[in-house]
Amino acid sequence: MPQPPEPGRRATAAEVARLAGVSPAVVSYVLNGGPRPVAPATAERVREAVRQLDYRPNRAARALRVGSTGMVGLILPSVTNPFFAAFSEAFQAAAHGLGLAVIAASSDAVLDQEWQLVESLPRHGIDGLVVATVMHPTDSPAMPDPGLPTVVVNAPFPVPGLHTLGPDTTQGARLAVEHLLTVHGHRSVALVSGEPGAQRLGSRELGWQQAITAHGAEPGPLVRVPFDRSGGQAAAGQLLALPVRPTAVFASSDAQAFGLLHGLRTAGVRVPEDVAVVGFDGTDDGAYAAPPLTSARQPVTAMAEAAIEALQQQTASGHQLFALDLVVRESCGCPRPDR
Amino acid sequence: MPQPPEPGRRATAAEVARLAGVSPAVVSYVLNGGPRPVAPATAERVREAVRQLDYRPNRAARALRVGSTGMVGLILPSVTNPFFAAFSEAFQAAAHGLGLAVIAASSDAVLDQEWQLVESLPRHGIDGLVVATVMHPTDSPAMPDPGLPTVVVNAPFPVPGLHTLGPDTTQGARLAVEHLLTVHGHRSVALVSGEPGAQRLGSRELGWQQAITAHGAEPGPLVRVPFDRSGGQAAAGQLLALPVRPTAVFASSDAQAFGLLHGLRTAGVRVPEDVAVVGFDGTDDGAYAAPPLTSARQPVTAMAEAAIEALQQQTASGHQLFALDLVVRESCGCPRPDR
DNA sequence: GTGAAAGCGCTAACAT
DNA sequence: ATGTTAGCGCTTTCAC
Repeated sequence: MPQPPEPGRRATAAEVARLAGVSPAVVSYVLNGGPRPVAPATAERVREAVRQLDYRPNRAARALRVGSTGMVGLILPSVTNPFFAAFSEAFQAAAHGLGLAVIAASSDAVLDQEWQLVESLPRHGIDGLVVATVMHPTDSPAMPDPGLPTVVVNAPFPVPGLHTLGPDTTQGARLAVEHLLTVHGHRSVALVSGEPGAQRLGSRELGWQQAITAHGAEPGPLVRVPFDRSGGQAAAGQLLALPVRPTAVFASSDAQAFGLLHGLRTAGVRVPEDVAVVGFDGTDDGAYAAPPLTSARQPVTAMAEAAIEALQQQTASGHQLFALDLVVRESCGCPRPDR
Repeated sequence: MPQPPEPGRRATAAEVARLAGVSPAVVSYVLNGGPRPVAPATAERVREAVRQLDYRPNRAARALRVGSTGMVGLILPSVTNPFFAAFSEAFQAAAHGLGLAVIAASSDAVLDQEWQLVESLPRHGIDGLVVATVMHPTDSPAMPDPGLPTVVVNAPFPVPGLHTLGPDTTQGARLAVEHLLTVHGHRSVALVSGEPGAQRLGSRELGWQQAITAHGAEPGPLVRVPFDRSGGQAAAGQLLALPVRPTAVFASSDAQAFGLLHGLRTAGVRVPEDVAVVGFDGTDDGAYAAPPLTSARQPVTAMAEAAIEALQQQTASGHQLFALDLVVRESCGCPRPDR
């Protein structure tokens, strides 16, 4: 087993060079495949010395010299939300494929914490920053390091000066609501929205409204609750307390839908018989819900890949929207597929 | 708004020094609170210059000089598993509280990938590494950087030369199974285990067996499936195909329990009436399962905190076990709590 | 209380 | 094809 001469201390490139009988420059050339050619025999001697000393380049030194660290930052509201968990996995995979490490941090869905992270992560010398913001259109955006490639995901609206990218929430919401209207014949659908403080209609709300009007249906009640499961559970309570209960409801996130399903079930309301529900995110978790959740699915992998790509291209700004498709399961009233 | 003279370029300590009319050394003294005292007036001038130039220290340079980066690595099987998601959150919070950033990576529950990460993460110059291993007792442990503080979580068995820490799985399993036996009077309980290739009994299996024998009950069937939801779903199929179906089953992880619940429900088997189930992890997700999942709960926060602590103390090796408690919900047959 | 200066380990001109 | 060398930006000992 390869061992550094002095245990506990890492070997340096200079030591490798000495052992291989070459200059430090050559060691660098070999390890980085350039910028100058090296004779095959020499290269092999170097590699052997590397093995012998168990040499690992010091990234800090490299970063200092070269100005880039090979690390990207990722700020998510909470990895406890199945959608963000999936995004995190997809992003890591994509980053990893490019040899990038990811520094991850949770904002807890609190804007202040998000700001603080946007401020602090870059101090670690990352090459780029991806943030799934919890910003509402009315909030002022956290300003990232100028000169640091930054992309905001989950942003249905463009932010000036930043590359933004996210699901086409309006289209996704429309898709979900239309399914309820057209294939299941509901005359009205309630909306569980995720923007407690909002004044105007958010983009999911817009899609909901578009579908409703396009099909000559009635808008159902609209409740605004947090984006997580407990929010959905609260929504169930509110909806059930209404004088006339909705027959169908669209939830703005799968997490909300799970809470909603739970609240409904606890109250003895049957889904989809008494009320149909459709979610938004299309997470795999939905397959295990009771009943399995029909949901508008975000193209997680494509979005994650687009995010790192945008980082690399240094594309100062831009706005990319991703279309959703509907994953049809049973909570909408569709029959269980045969097997 | 503070702005560096040349946009796009970060100010350096030297520039701050010049603007403040001091030497770079003093800038360092002020920013790091030492090691030498600085006159209050001077310190204020420096801080003002920092503000004016929007100066942020270059971590890479600092790391190179000081030998530590303020970053720790975290390797988890998959953040898609609710337990690991919770652990990730707790760990981030703990690390953040100490001013540490965390580089996170997923091993996908594949040992080879775990090894690869154990190999690659340290190249980014982390100060410590925490890995939730997917290792079985028979596997040879991935050898982390010698000299890099490393703690293995989720390891019920000690690994020589490493600090390990994890749930007392035997106790937890015993707790869960005993509940089924004593409060619900089952005469036998099946076990859904998470070690497909295992030859001998794992530690959860040991706890299961202990509870069974301690109470003069019969061991039920034992099925070995992956630790995730699809594994649990597969287990449902296997259990249901048995000539005599179990009346109670203990699943080794909440994720498995969710899959199990789903499989059972799909097959028209009622929980807890036809079969009772108890999980292991005690995640919050369990509260939203149908029915709400009774589960042995790991003290996630305590474990996460212990993990960074162990990292810092450079405690070369040791082994810490954490006791679980039972979070009683409905899947075991207990009544829904009044509200 | 403050300044000068020597590196930390690496890379990439530039020389040979 | 290989060697010499000058820094990258920061911290800290040592002098003043």
